[in-house]
Amino acid sequence: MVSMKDISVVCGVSVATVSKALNDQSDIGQDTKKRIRKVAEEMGYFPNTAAKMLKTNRSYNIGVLFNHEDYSGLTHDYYAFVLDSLKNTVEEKGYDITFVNTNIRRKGVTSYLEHCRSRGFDGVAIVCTDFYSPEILQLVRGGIPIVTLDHLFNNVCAVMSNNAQGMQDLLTYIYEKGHRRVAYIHGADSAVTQSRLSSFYRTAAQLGLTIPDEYIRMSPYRDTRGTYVETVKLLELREPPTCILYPDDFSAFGGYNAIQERGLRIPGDISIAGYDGIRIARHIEPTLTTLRQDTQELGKMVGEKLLSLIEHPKTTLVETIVVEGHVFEGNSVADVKSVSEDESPGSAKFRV
Amino acid sequence: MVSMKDISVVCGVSVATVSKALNDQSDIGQDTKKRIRKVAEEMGYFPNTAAKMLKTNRSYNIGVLFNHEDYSGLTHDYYAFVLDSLKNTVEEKGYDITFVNTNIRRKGVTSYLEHCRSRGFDGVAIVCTDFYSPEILQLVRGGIPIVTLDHLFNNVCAVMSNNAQGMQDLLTYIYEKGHRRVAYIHGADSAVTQSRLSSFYRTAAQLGLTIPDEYIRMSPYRDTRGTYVETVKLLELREPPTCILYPDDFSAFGGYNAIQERGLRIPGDISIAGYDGIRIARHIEPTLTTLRQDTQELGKMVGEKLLSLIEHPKTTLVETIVVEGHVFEGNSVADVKSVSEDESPGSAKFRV
DNA sequence: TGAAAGTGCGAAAACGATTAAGCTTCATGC
DNA sequence: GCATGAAGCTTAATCGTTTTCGCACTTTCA
Repeated sequence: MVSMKDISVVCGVSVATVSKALNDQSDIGQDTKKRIRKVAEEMGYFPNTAAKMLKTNRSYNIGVLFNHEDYSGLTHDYYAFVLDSLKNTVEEKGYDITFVNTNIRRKGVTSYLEHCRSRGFDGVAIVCTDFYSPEILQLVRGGIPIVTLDHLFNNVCAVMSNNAQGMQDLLTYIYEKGHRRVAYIHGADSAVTQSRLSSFYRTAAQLGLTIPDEYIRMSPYRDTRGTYVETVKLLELREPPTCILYPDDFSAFGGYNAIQERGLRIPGDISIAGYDGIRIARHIEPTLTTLRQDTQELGKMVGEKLLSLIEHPKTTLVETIVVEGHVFEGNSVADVKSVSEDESPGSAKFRV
Repeated sequence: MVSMKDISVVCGVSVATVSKALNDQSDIGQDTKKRIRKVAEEMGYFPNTAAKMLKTNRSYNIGVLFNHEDYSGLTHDYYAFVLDSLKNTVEEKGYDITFVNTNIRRKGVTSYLEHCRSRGFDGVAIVCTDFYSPEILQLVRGGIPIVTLDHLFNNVCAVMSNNAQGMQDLLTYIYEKGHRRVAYIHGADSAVTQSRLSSFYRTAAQLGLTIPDEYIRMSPYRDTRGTYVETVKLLELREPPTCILYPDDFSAFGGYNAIQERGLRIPGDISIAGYDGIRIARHIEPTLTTLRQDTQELGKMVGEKLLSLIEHPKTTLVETIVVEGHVFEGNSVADVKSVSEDESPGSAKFRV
């Protein structure tokens, strides 16, 4: 590896001068700079990140915390797309991305926070984890610039997908398609679930929909078995819904299976909608109507906020950035507007 | 940040002693070691990675090259699972993972190789990229320990999913189910495609199958539109196949759509099979019969080989590790064994 | 003309660790 | 009594940068 020292002897100047020339400091003459740069180029010089880090306390490296319990994490379309966008955003600005080690086996390092400090991350994006673990709290309070995704800590920047608005838009869309009996199989309890569910109730009330208790059911996220079972229960009700909302797109396929298995058609006999906007769901007929979260924007916002926090700590607002999703109109929600309101929409064709 | 120096003054010893005590060197007394360790613990000491790197030329950090053109990369089930497994494998051994920056904007750094050297990666896993780019070649020849996935370079360790065997197993399985007219829509040209396709031909010959030219078609990977079109063409043949193989699971859904749209049933009227074993395909009825690649093992092998290359460069064999997949038996391939051979299987129920 | 200001560069300390070599001290063997 | 060796610790150099301060020289301007 060629170092600044090597360049300095070739150019007949000091290493200090080389450093300044390469960093475009103002107290070096133009011609000297040119010469040094040229030689550096020719000799194939590139900076030693470790030395630079040691001296400047800047790593141009940001940590990403990505836990993957329950088949989530990297292999989840939502997080994968967010990470991809985040990666592109920060790389454009000269930063690299390192995973925060979640299987720590490095001597002397015993927590996320220590790992991050040890690696000298300039900032950390907490994308996907158990936000209630004490270790996360320690990390968040550790003094490193932090941005969280879809979770709110006091005094910490967060980027949130607008779940309340999203659910409102989705339900409103379905309502406008003429549906009046809408069931919602929601995911396991979490902040995200809370906001979607309460928005569902609120929006339903605003629209004048009455939602029987048995229309609200629970099934874990990304669990097709659970949604299958719950869908069957919904279909067997005396007054089944005309449209079912699922925890997410993936789990919606559990409902899809239950419905098809009974010889019912989507959306002819019953409508369904997901949440997320995963890619595959746009490629299977009937394409799934869903609330597509703007993963591109989410990742970009996490990255930009984090870099801003790193580069302008004083002037960067600690705030929550809300990113809107939008209804993706697939073929899974029938238009039943033509049916008169007292005759329950969709029910005519409905057979269990 | 508390440094070794801080510990040394508290303990009344030199920094050298602290370093050796913490690194468990043999020339430090047991009681001194104990005392130093205790103080280090109490003071919340953790090592400064940059300083350590600078001195030792070891980063305990491995680079992962992950290009994501064409919606591939991170957001592809196959690569995401491999990466996940790789991550777990190396983290267990105390290594971290950093993405090789593919949108380089760091001053002085102009190529993958320079980026890797600048960051001091102990090794690099090339998982997903355009293997024919000159920059990759430069990286591969750059002297850093390298392991590639699904691509062979001379004198470079590689981990390969056994595409030839996989295709043979899959086609044999289909044959044993009684199918004699099997079409294959293969992916765009690549090493992987080559080996699958030639294995398809070879296996067909061994089984005594005659494959008409019009049964072999091309459609890009992960492109449902292309497979849709090709599937339609196959269905419209005078003698349509009884089973269609697709480039991959994702694109198989294009065929799925074409088939369902024509009112045909899978597998009642026609059978299909994918390749990869993506998760969602196991959750949609009819579940897709496919060759499931062992992403867990692939990632693990890449990690283990790379670490071995790093830690025992002299004694580690430069080799190609082949990882077997296995047929995942879904519901998309019909058993047509009962049908006599001269009466073309499946054709009885076939209507276009 | 001489002081002040500006320009261009170098010396040296520092960042936090590792490690070869050297120095004491003490027990051992002959 | 003395070389020998081991044990335990220190000294000091080093990794490749950055950055403060200072020095020498030139220009400007009263």
